[in-house]
Amino acid sequence: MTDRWALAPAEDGGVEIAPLGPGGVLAGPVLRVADPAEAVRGLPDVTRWVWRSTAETYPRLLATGVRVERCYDVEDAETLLLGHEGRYGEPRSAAAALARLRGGPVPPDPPQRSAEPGSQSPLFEPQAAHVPLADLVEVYAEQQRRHDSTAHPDRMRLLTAAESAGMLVAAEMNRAGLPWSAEVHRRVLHDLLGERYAGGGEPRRLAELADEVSDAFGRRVRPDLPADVIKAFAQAGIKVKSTRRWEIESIDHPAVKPLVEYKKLYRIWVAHGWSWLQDWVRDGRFRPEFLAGGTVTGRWVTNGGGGLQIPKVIRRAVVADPGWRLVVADADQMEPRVLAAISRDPGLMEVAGRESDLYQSVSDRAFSGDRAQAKLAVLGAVYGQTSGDGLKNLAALRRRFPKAVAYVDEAARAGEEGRLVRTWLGRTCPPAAGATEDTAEEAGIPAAEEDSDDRQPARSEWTPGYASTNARARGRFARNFVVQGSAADWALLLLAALRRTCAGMAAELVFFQHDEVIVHCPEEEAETVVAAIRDAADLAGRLTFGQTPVRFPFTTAVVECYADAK
DNA sequence: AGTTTCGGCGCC
DNA sequence: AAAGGGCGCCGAAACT
Repeated sequence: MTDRWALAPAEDGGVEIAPLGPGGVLAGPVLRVADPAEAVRGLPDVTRWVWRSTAETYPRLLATGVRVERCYDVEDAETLLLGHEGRYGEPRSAAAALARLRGGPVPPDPPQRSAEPGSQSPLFEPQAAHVPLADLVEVYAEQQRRHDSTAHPDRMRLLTAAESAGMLVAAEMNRAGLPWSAEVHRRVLHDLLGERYAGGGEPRRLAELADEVSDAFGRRVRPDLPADVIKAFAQAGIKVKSTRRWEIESIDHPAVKPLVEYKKLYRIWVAHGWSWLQDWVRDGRFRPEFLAGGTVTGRWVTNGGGGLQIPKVIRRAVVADPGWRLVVADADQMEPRVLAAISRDPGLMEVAGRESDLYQSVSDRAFSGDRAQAKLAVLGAVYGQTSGDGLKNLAALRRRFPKAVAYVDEAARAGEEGRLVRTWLGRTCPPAAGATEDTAEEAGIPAAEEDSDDRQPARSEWTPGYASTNARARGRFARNFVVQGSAADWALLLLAALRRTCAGMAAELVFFQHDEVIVHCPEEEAETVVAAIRDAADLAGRLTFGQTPVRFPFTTAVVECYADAK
């Protein structure tokens, strides 16, 4: 009996399981059982289940009330390992990995499933090629060896384990759902937008604002059509090349105020209005379908419902069940703290070793107390700001925190030159040169092309606001990647630790947004959860970055309504 | 008629 | 004041 077992569907609809030994190879006979829940229930001492895909397997376990302690997601690990090996874009399915191992033709990955309101997953899962358990184990064992060939095997093993844990968390969050009051949501919509008119047209407030805009221009103008608005401004003698808010807000014209207000409310109406409520909220829960590691940087995405873009005003509708609370926890200045941890800059580590406001400390040291300037400088360094006050501020930052700035500068240089860039744990941002242009662009990576000022963008530019060369864009991307991605590494460890604590309680993780987590729990568990978050943050910091003075404090709030946090 | 891209803005 | 990273979503516009 070992504590690590593999699980794979059998061709006839049953399930095969088998114990694994050192090196990840089979350590006993392959057993057949009727369904995965039975298998897991029957082996309570197993601490890690190795399977092809968490998204495929785990929801069915959860549906029968079965949770697992840990898992290893072979296809997710394959993606991370391929990335680390500079083979980003190669098919990542277990079937493809097996084919590469055996030297056969490599099948392409099945197409991505599209979002469908209210769909409860596995029904729509694209049919992946069946991989028998013995073959899956072969892939797994080979992956264990591939970990050893990475730059930092321990970190890479931590990364694949952490992301597998993240996938368990995501599946559990998807099952739990975010407590959502449709009644409060409707009240907020009515307060902001007014009555709805029959026929599904604009609500009252939007219609009024559209009238105000039209009156100001002296003719009928549709405020939701940028082309129409640009033309209307032109006729009023004002040249504007877009209708972005920061551009039109500075214009002195009576249409500006109602126009800006219209755009704000229009956004709420179309993205989080009545039809969103209809589509995405069922039985008092919003289920945004979290997908761990959905982006190249490792940040999560949600598949449908705009789950990570809930507008502040709409958060009023997130309400705990009676007698329960929401523990809302927000990491304080996560990105600069991560930069301190990965760059080992002595000054920044010292500042990040305190729990107090990091931007204030930075500004005390380098910006004579101007916190806003300090924050701008730090974010400018992380994002690769190219103009404005950012450059001046960057110089001050560089003087005080040279290693920190050098770290992101080096990442940017590597990106520009098409070299590999990795997060602290080893998630790899592919150089476009390592893949074909098509696959790179599909993956959201700017294609490797020589700089040339007279070159026109081929078609759709990788980022909006084409303003510099592709190499520079790749540099900014890589610069940000090491920080944002390492922060995502850390966040996975945080979630895994927090999940373990919550496992013994009624508390459930219900929301996660980059550096913010919400736990839904009975009131009497709230203080325990608050402490658990603090402990999890400490543990995640130690596990992820090793010995470091950097602290990762959270601001936590115990509330009945999300909008009341912070 | 169906699919892809664009513009704009929500979140971090 | 201005424009640098990552996403998803929507309707309209631009295509096949």
